Amino acid sequence: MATISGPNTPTLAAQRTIFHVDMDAFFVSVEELFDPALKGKAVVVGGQRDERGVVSAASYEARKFGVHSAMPLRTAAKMCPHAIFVNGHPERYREYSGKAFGVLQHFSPKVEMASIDEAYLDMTGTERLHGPPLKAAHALHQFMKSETKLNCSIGIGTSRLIAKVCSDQAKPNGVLWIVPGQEASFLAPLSVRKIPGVGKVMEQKLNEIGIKKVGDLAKLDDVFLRKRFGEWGMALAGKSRGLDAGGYFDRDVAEDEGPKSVSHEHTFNNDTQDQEKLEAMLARLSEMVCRRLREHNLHARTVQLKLRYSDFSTITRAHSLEQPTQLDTVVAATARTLFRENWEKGRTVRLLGVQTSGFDEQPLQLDLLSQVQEDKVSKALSVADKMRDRFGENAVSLATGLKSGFREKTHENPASLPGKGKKKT
DNA sequence: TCTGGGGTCCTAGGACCC
DNA sequence: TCTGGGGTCCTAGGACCC
Repeated sequence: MATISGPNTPTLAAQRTIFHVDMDAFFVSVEELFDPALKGKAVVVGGQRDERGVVSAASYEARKFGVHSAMPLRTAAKMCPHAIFVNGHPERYREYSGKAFGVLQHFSPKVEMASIDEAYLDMTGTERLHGPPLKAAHALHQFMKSETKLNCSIGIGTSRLIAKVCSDQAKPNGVLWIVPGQEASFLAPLSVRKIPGVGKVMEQKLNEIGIKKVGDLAKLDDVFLRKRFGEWGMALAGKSRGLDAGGYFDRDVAEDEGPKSVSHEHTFNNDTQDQEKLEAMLARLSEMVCRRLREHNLHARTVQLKLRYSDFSTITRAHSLEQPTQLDTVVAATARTLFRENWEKGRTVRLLGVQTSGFDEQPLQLDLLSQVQEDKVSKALSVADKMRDRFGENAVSLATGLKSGFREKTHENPASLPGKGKKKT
């Protein structure tokens, strides 16, 4: 292996080889598999041109016109009027993400999906099996294409951070390896914005003091950086010099710790101040959240309400429970109380959200009877979840004591059913 | 340009305890 | 009694990522 060691090379006992694999224009590419007519066209995934929402992904053709993800759909439509707008299909993306994961597992036992379309692989010590990094990367590239029909880009380095920045530089459909020891000189000419974790705000702050490139950052004094940007700023400077500085980007690959929060939120098609409608939405969001808690067998201690008004001002209000729960009724009641305590009555609401966190072991109850009862309720809800999977959302209606009042209310007033109310008979 | 939905991590202040 | 310091939990907000 051509190893060039400079003075900055960290003397670590074990030099790691990390791959970062990133699927190219993932959502768009998957949509093209289902509709080949989209190939080569300007495609925007995320919703229709006149809808409230933002771009999830844009094809390279659409990007030429300035369209990019997170841009409002209506803006994208103005910039690129001939673009084809398609709704996202999360199930399809999950399916293909799973396929990609399967491919990656052929190359290393340590695979960590960092999001739906990117993964880290610890390739340390796989040389005998897969050959040197570039050879392994090209094999991976080909295997990914033949198994999923999708392109990916691969970055290779001695840390997660380097690998991640590399895969971005390699796009589209490329491979880039930064030889150990060359980390600092690779990063130096790049804009600070290229560092994951440096967004609009941090970039602006750095620019204000004349820092534009990663190399500029490397020259700064640690004490100054710490004062100005905190612990993270210091770590960042370390990285800009090619050092392993701790934090997220240096933890081991595939240390799966499970989710830390589970949430659902909804932006209304039309802002509303109708209390019944708002509380019905809270109940529905709570149900969706609890359903996922049950799927993952999680019990949450903290329930958080998110409330966004028409002027986009947003508040969050949280409450921690005595006992962790996964019951719809408990989460919904907590969310509703928070809502009633904090909503400025009459003010028009744009978005509501329910988040749970503080996952804990199943509550130990002194009272055996109520423990048994709660287990029964949880089980009944799980069965109901499965029935809904098979027969649709409206297939099951549990005894009202177990549920929030949502369904009855919506029966009385079907008009209050929010957006997704497709009734299957 | 009128701004989704699902997350993670960090900061900072106050409560409370030792 | 005029007053320390560390640890942890809770809450609110915000930056950032895909």
